[in-house]
Amino acid sequence: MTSRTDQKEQTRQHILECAADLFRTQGVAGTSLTDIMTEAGLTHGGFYAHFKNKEDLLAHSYTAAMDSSREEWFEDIIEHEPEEALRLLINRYLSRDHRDNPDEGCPMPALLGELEKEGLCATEAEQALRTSIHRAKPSVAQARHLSPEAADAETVATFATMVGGMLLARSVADEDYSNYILKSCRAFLKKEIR
Amino acid sequence: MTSRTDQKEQTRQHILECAADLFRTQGVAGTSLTDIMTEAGLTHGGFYAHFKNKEDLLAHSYTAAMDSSREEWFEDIIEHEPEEALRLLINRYLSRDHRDNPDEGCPMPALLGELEKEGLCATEAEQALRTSIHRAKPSVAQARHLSPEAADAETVATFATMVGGMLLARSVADEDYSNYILKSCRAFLKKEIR
DNA sequence: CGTTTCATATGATGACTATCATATGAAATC
DNA sequence: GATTTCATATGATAGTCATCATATGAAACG
Repeated sequence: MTSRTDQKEQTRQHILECAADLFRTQGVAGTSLTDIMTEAGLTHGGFYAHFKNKEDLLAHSYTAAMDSSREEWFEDIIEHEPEEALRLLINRYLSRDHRDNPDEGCPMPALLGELEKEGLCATEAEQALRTSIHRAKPSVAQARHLSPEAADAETVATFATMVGGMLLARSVADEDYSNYILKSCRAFLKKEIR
Repeated sequence: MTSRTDQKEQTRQHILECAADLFRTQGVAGTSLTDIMTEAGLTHGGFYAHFKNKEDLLAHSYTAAMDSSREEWFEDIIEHEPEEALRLLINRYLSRDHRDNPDEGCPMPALLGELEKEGLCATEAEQALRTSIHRAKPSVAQARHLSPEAADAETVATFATMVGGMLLARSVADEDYSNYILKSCRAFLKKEIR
């Protein structure tokens, strides 16, 4: 019985990952359940053995994507000194590579716009954001020599700039201008503009 | 013949406005052409007398919304001294009022996420962004005593923070936390964190 | 005042999609 | 090895939507 249960759990995780990828690339409304199941190498009918409905899948896949994404971002960053850690985070988040690969990138710029309509996953989105901010806060506090409260506010605003910068960079047709947007936001966050 | 032509142009503008409102509130995919025409007090069939298709409507309504939105933001702001003008822009953009009324607010946080999928309106989005940045730049340059190039980069990043901050504030379930996000971004942009 | 024009309305059509009922076939259990 | 279980597949249904063909009725025009 274990093997079959394991198999099902594995399939569930696989669906979750495929969904997160497709949602980030094509949008939630632009991705059908059939798209997702096909991408997972399955057929559409089996979907409801794993999830209650599309919204249920969305909530789980958003959280899962935020978790694994956060894991990646902070995995090796924590090893560095605070100043370097913050610099690395900013450079990587606002990179061309991140811009060009939304399917494996941060879910926030890719999905928040759609989630907020109709209050979809508002609780999941909030919890995931809070966790990410909590994770980045120590580096910000030390790198900038800030009190805990000030560091929290600064971290929130830093995230806003990174998410907004990525959104703008992705929405622009001209690649040079898109690169310029990324560069400007990096310089701004690294306080290099004067 | 004039009266009828005028009438049609007026109807077209009205459809454009209704579409922009609904797109910003419910999203592009979440709004049907019937929704829009009904909101405009018309029936669905007449739509194609005014626009080629939904994408055509989207492009026009996004640009129109950006234009009128920009007009509102900068209308009375320009009258003030640069420092005060910038402060006003930040306070108004990152306000609860703006957060709670996306239908008459800036189209960027509301729509860019959906537009970037499939490269919809990438050219229109870029042009509108460039125009807005160009409009805000003088205030930033003077308020911050920056060279033209530095002012441009600073303006781009300021927009990123405002757009990202609004996106985050709107995506969060708890109103207190949402308020806190807005407040943090305002303080950050006004360089009040230390 | 009759005729034409055309802005808008009515009424299809075909495609797509979420969801559900039921079938199948391989693994697990006896 | 026969039977049961259940993960996944097949097939159906109902609803929605973009798009288009055609109708209507009022204003413009002669």
